[in-house]
Amino acid sequence: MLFDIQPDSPVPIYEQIVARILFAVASGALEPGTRVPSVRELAGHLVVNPNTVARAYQDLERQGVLVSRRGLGMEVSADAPRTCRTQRQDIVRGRIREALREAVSSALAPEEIRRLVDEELERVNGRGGRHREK
Amino acid sequence: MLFDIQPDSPVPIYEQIVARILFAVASGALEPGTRVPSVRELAGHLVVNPNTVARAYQDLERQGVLVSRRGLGMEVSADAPRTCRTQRQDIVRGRIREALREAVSSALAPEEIRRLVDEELERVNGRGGRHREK
Amino acid sequence: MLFDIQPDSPVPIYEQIVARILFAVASGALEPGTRVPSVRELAGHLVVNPNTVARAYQDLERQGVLVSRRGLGMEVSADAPRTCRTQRQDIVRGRIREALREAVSSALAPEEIRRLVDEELERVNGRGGRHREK
Amino acid sequence: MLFDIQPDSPVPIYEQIVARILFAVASGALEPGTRVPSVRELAGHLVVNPNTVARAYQDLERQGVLVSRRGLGMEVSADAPRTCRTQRQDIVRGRIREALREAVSSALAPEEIRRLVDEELERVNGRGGRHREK
DNA sequence: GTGGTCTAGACCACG
DNA sequence: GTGGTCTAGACCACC
Repeated sequence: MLFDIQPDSPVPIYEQIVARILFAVASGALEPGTRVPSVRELAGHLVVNPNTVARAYQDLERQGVLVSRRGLGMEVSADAPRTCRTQRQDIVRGRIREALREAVSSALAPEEIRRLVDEELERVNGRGGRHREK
Repeated sequence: MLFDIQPDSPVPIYEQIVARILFAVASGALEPGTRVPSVRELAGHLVVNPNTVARAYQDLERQGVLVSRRGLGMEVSADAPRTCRTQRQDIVRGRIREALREAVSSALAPEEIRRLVDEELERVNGRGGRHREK
Repeated sequence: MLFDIQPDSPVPIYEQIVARILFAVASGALEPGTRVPSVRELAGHLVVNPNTVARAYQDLERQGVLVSRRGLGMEVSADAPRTCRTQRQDIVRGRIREALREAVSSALAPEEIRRLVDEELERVNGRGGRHREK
Repeated sequence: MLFDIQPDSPVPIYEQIVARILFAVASGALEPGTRVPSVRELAGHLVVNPNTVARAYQDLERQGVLVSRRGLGMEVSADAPRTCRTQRQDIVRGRIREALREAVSSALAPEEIRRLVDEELERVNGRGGRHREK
């Protein structure tokens, strides 16, 4: 459960935290019943203000991903994995869709867009070529 | 030179305007020497605050895409097409890269990412699909 | 749209603000499209920290009651009345249910509970006796 | 003297314990001179932190409901029943008053409030309903 | 120890 | 002018 954030990113720190935990739950790295680091602990680790972490945790609680155990901290809720998996896919798909929509609106040729996508896919995904899945 | 903007999009209105003009130049729809609408005119057409259009024009002027002809408004600069074409590709590639980077950081399986990308590619642009060349 | 809050209540200030606005929308006092006071303005009026008002507004935005018009402030959303009316009833009913559940768990006689409820109903509701609705 | 508490309720666990014991005394289920379970015993039974039970007992001792018999634990005081009966009514009435006050402040129509109250009264305690005396 | 709320004051992006 | 984010530091209730 250790990760770090990019303080200079345009995306707010608390959203970065939300996404990290959401993804961790979706991937199974964080299981239901697991306690997340305390607000102060995580804030110390990330070198951010505790309020920022608290806000992220509150968001996750409102989404039903975390539940607060009074006086004991917060833990991953029972049905968080289901929620998070669908959310994760929605988020990722949404970003991809946005990027492609902009590509189309730029009047780039479809083949050109496809080329850019493929280049970036291979770049980000090592040898993950289309027909050579391990 | 007619387009519209989405006031409820997360991307700032002035950036939407910048991108639209930049793309129009890159695609050849706006040629060097062409005068762009006045700030007031475009603001009226888009139903946005004139300050917003002004800021977009400022940005474009700083980038060298527009040049102001004193007393006459602004027009597309001579070497705008070259600038805009490379910019366009950079912008589009950047957005795609970001989206894919997030996909990877979400711990989605590479095949799953590939699947999402393909779905969205076909969705946004049927003819460009790999498996359905018209 | 003027109201005040009770700083010494056990219920958090930002929740009081949320409830006030939610109730105002439910009752029709605040109609869709109406702009709510700016964060700073309301904070000044209530003599609380702007952050506190901002938090209330964010909650309302997340609930879909308010929508943010960039640079212009926040206004009541189109379908807020529907949302708020059902929410209002849920909230009020929930509180009543809780109170009565506790009454039952106290092993007070049912007639006694009924008596208490009637006393308080008339107290809070003037001459609003059961069979004498004006 | 067996009861259980709801760890996820908004009302603090120690208050739940206090109320339960207070109600038990008021209803005659716990008589003066009766020994209450030890802190550890009750904590074990309720699966809560012993500190929480201790705090509840402290509160009850301060109210004069329990008295500590040194070395023997705590027992119900001689005049606890009288105290508890009036307290019980005050507590219950207070909660009802609060709920109704909120209902009024929500600008719900008086008839509507009356309807909600009646529905919940019958729900929680069928025989006590005004229109359906068994 | 835990989270929850509030204040004060700062900086930023947007219109 | 608007809201959004972040920091710093305080106090509280609960376990």
